[in-house]
Amino acid sequence: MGKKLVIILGPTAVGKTDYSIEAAMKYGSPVISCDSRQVYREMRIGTAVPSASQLSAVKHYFIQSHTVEELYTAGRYELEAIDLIESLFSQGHETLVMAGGSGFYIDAVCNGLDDFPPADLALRAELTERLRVEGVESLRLDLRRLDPESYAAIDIANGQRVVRALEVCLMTGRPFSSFKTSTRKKRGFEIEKIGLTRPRNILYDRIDRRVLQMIDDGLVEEVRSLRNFRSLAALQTVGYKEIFQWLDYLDAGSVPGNSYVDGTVSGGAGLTTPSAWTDGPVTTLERAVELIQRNTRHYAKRQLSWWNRDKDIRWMEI
RNA sequence: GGUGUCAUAGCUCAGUUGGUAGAGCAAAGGACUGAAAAUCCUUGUGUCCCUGGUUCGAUUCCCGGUGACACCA
Repeated sequence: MGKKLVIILGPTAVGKTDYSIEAAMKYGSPVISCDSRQVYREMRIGTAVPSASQLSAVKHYFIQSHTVEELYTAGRYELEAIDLIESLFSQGHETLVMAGGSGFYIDAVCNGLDDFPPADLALRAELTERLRVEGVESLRLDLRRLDPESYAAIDIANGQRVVRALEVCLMTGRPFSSFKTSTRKKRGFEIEKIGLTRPRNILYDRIDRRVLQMIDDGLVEEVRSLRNFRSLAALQTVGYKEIFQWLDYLDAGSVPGNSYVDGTVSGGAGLTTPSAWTDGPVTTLERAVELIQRNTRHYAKRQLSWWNRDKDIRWMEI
């Protein structure tokens, strides 16, 4: 019969892991994870990776499979996931289970990304630095000149978007918009999407409790061990950003006359983390926990907002 | 027990020289084509503690009550 990919999605902390393992066992499938942060092997506690016993119950792919030291992206995931899916189907699987919360990655698998060039990190760093010192205005003017169509279409207040569009224009000599054909790739298998939900207050309660559990499980130590990587994209993550700030505060506290507490120190080098600096100094672990809980709620909301427009998802309350 | 200060949005507070109110945070909604757990945009939320008085009109002024805090006993 036809090959089918069953995708289990839903907001963070809704309970995808348990559900997907059950489904995988039912179909005799492994779980193909679709999570932009659980792919990093150095990040275990803060990304709520499945437990050792869960991982041994069913074979998982894309869990702690890559390192934070290399940039992992949706484009790369599309290639690797499609490769894996095709190879598993050719080995005789009829139904495969994919599970995760990264909407952009799921769409990359279902529809495919257009043929945009991958990031040029040196150029991106240069543009990001320009964004930091000159502000969006300056980059916007460049974009208007090189690609009026994108200038009109993209969210012009979003520095990250403007940098990316400009990056593509500059590295290829072609407008960013010329790559966007919005063609849906035809996949050789059927796709079924199941969205897991819970009432908002219950979801938020689960988030709050899970964050406390992460602290008990040693999140602070995990984050401390990753301080050298803090400017990498992988570490721009809820649960890590906030604890970095707290650790910074503790360090600064031991230095008399430090500039951290009056907010004059800028974020980690390289990538931008503006929102992290609008909440004031993180002076206690308790405050860090509050911020992680809040930022995780915000994240869950963004996930739901992403999936709202996808009419193919069959939603079920668990 | 006495004196004083305060009581306004879910929270912290601003304000109305008397014409029923606004910031931040929380919250809600949205965008998204190789950073996506990222990044960005939008939006409200009210017995202005309760009784009575003065007034055309009181959340605002006055009397009394209740509660919180501070100081004095």
